[in-house]
Amino acid sequence: MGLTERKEREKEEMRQKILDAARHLFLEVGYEKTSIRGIAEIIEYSPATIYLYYKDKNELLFSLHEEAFLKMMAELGQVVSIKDSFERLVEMGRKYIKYALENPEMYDLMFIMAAPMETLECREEIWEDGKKCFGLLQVVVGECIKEGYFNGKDTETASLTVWAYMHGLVTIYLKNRLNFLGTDHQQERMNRSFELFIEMFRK
Amino acid sequence: MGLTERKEREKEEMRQKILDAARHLFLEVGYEKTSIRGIAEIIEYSPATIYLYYKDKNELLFSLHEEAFLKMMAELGQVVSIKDSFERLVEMGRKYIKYALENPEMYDLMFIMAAPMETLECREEIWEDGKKCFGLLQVVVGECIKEGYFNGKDTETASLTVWAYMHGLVTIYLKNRLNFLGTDHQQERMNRSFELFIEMFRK
DNA sequence: TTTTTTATATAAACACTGTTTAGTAAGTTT
DNA sequence: AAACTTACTAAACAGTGTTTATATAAAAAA
Repeated sequence: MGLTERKEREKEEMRQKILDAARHLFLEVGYEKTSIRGIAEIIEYSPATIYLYYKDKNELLFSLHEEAFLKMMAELGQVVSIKDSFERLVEMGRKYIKYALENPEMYDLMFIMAAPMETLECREEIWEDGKKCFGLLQVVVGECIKEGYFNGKDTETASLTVWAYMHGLVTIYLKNRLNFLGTDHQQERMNRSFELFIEMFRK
Repeated sequence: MGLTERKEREKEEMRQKILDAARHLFLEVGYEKTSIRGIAEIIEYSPATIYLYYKDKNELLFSLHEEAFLKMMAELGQVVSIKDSFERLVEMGRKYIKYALENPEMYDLMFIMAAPMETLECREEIWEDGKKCFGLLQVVVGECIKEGYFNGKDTETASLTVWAYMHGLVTIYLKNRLNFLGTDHQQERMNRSFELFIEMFRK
């Protein structure tokens, strides 16, 4: 009869409506200032209604978490066209920095915030997004290793090392911890560091 | 007459009393769950009283920020006895990791949280602690450069590169983003990465 | 078609949060 | 003793995430 289907579709539409409002607010004012009441006002429903579609604020923002990883992977994936494997890795690093600086709130959600990790600690799927993203890095790093880079270390160790550096660099910047060197030319400072990092790892 | 002196001393004692309670709670339950009311209860005063000694929650926690940097510098400073400059840097890295893992809440306050940076944006002194700490790293890195490490790059760039890696490594771990590789042997994974990083930068 | 059941939405409340205001009580000075 | 100053707090304000009881609208069963 298609009735339950329509109901299902309407429910999904509502979930999407809530999510759109959440993303809008989240990108505008950040996690802290994104309130359930604020989301409710945008979609013109009562705050309590949101709890009929999402367990709590964490589950709601975890949906954004998933979106953010898909977007990042799409951007990092663009490097496949580059033939030289090390150059491909370097470009991936540049795209990583670009993504982080252009989507600071999402980056926070993906790699820094405790919120999405807390509530859903037990479930496996939470790590799925990050896993896939790290897998993307591992493929490229693995190819570099085959060509003699990274002193023949295993892929996981080499990938973690590259990621740790990239993550550290962008978070120091995003969390304003580079300000003590003066507020100007911070991105140049980052680029110089990035170049040195590449140099040290190049054969 | 020493009356104003006594008053001054009592005021300072009260500030310390508040700070002790704040640190206690902060280390126990983290920033978010450290409430003014909670602090007030410990010291057995009204919440409003705290505002007679500290402008707001940020200024209160900024005092901890300062403490944390002093403690970290004391621990990192222990490496002076090591003669070989590169080994001194390596040991500094190990001590950095150790500090971060043993004082996760303080590390968060120092390098990740937005709170202390927000309110006091204009004032110079905020950066003073971080500046000194980075200076400690710069001295050791500078000596390595003199001996031919870091491809002859400038001290600031090399120091930033080392810091970025160290910071990235510990935050990935502290923020539970290493969990997707399994919850076991995470510290071994970190150590393997650290060894690789050292290898790549060693002459 | 009428009644019963089920799904959906919300007003109001609960238990918190940081912070401000107005007022009290004790200590100090005149 | 009266005036002033300081230390303190009860109560309120404006928020927050979340739950509960209630009302309404839609669907199913009678």
